[in-house]
Order: sequence, then structure tokens, then C-alpha cells
Amino acid sequence: MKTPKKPALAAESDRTIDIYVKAAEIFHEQGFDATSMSSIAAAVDLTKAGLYYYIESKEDLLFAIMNYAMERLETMVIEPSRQIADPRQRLESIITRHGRLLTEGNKAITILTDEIEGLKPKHRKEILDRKRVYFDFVRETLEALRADGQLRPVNTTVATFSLFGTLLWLPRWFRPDGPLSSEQVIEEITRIASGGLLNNCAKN
Amino acid sequence: MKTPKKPALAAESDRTIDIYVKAAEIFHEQGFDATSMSSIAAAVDLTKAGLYYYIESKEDLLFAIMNYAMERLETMVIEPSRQIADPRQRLESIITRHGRLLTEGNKAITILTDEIEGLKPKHRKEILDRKRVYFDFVRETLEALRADGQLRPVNTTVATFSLFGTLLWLPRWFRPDGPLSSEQVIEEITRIASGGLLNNCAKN
DNA sequence: GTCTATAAACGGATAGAC
DNA sequence: GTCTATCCGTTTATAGAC
Repeated sequence: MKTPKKPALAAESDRTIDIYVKAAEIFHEQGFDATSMSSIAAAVDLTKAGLYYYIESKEDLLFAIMNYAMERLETMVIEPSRQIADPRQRLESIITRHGRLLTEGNKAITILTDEIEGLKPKHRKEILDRKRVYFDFVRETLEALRADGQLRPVNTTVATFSLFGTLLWLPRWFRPDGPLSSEQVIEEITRIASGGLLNNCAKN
Repeated sequence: MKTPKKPALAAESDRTIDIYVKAAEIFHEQGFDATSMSSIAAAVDLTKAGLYYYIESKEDLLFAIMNYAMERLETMVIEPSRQIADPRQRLESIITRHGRLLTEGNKAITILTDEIEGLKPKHRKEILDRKRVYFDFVRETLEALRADGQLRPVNTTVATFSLFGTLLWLPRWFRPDGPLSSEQVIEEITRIASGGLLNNCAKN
């Protein structure tokens, strides 16, 4: 017997993940509050009551999607980048991997930035604490560059937020069927962000 | 006699503007769909029915706020920057003026970027067309820098979106009561953005 | 101009059959 | 697991009095 209704935990069935991904797509298009449970149910070929077999509430679904997205961020961006000792290569790894996560099809990652207000305070705090760890990791990478004499004279907090702004804006404008591939765009963004932060700009 | 119910036009009473500003604040905090007309009414000391004397519908209120915000963007950012012939100074004017608009108290400008989905297709197209003019103006400024040999080898479309990402992320993290003043933050952002885009980086 | 009262529709969630 | 049917609170919007 499967164990549904525990979306905050790790081991989830394919069906449950499918619900998260489809729901995230609709939330991304219409917004959390503008999306009805019926429309999500229809997207996964269920009735509204059928959908409630898998989730406890609409807020719980949102929280589950965010936990799922945080896990992907941690696995695909943060953990691999932590392995890199050189701060310059580490920064490049962060930008490239996060950029890929934001431009691939899966929309769960965008829910993480756009729908945080939809969570209950307790759940919101959990997610924000987890995001904070990532923010500090990036800022510490910039501090390491400073210690190395590689950082231009910029405030690392402002610089980190600026970088996040550039990255998190990606899903709002990038189109996979547009003139530039995601890899081309990510390369450009890496060059622009590095040029704004690093010292020897002739290299980039 | 005043002429209410024509929010898309320019001449509006103080009372109407007050409604836009207060409504924008609540939309900014809770999101458009999560905000009820009653709570807006309460914020401007009216009943819900009283509020409907000033606006035609919730969507119409959103559209009016966006038109009001676009007017401010055009008056306070675009028009003064267009007067500047030198592309480098013009870019700096755009970043500084847009940064100020985003960090001052008035939240209407943030509604413009976050709640576009709340508009009916016809109104949405109107606002997007007007935003497009601004986007093209910024990109053309970068192209002028390129013609001058001052731009690093970057795609101007990606560069413009990157700059907007950094700027439009500001209202999500900047706190007027935080450790840095808005002018300090804007100066940092100008330095970071310029460094990422311009050639002679030793100067910045 | 602003109010009270209410219409009309929608949305989240559940009961209980199969 | 999935459905039909339904409950009930909330929301946008309006009618009509003052």
C-alpha cells in the first residue's frame, strides 16, 4: 500500500510527482489563487474529489510543490557546487546549474519564487529558511572571491540579490522556441554577471 | 461635478489616486486574486458598495493602477532619459531613475510587473505594448553603446533582460529601514550592471 | 457620495457509493 | 482509487434608500 498524504516527505509516487508538476505548470500560468482545484484535477484526469485522495488541501499542494522544488534546487545546484573549492569556478557552476533548472520545462522552481505568499506562516518560514541557506552560500562564494582579490569593490549582499534578480527573471522571458538556446542564454548571463562582479574583465 | 469611472484617462481626482495607491499596496502584499474588494474598501474608509462608486470592477481597478504606474514610469524614467544624448549617461539615468521609482514607497510600479495576468486580454495587450516601448528604448541605448565601442561582447536582448531582472527584483528584497539606503543600493546596482556591460571596467 | 441588504456565482472541501 | 452529489463560506457586483 502506498502512503499518500505525506507530501512534505521525500519518497513520493510517480503519480504524486505528476500532480505536482502539472499543478506547478497551471500555477505558473494563472497564479496560485486564480487556479481552481477543479482545473488541476482536470489536468491530471481526475475529478476534484479524486484529486483530494492525493493531497490534503490546496495549501498543502503548494507546500508540497515547493518542497519538491527545493529538493531539486539542492540536488542539482547547491550540492554539486559545494564540491567546487575554487570560488570562481563555484560561482560559474551556480549560475550555469541554476540557469538550467530555470529554463528547462519543469515549472516547480518558479512557484518557489512567485507564490510564497500562498503558504501558511509556518510553512512559509520553513521554505524561507531553506532559501536563506542558498542565499548565504552564494554570498559566501562572493566573499571568498573577495578574499582572493578577485571581487570588484561591491557590496556582496547587493551583488547576490542582483545575481538572483537576473537569474529568477529568466523564466519570465525565456522561450525554448525563441532565437537563442538556453545554453546560449546561460552563457551570456554568466558573462554579464561575471563581468559585473569580477576584477580582470578582459578575460570574459 | 467630478468625472469618475474613467480611470484609463489622465485627469483623476486625488481621491481616486489615493484608492489606486492604497489598493496597489494591498495587491503588492497579498496578491491581486487574494485581495477582496472589501479589504480595499476598508483601507480607504469606505464600504464595498461605496468603493464601487469610484471604479467599475476589480479588473478595471487593476488596469487603472497599471495605467497610473505606466504614466509615472514614462514621466519619471523614460522621458528624462530620452533627453540624454550620450548613451553611457543615458544608461546611468535609466538605472538610477528606475531604481528610485522601485524603492520609493509607491507600490503601483510593482503591480505592473507582478499582476499582469489579472488583466483581460485586451487590457493586457495595451500594457505590454507600452512596456515594449521601454524595453526597446533600453536595448537601443545598449546598441548605441556598441556603436561607440563601449559595449562588451554581449547579446543586447539578453543584457536588457538581465538588467531588468536586477532592477525589478529590488522591491522584493529592499527594505527602507534596512542597513543600506536606497541611494547606496542604487549606486551599487549601477556599478554592478555597468561593470557587466561596459568595456573599460577599471573606471567603475 | 455613501450606506444596508442581497443577489448570483464560485471555490475549497467532504460524505458516501462503488 | 475514483466518482457523484452536496455543503458552506466567500466573493464580485448591484439595487435602492438616504
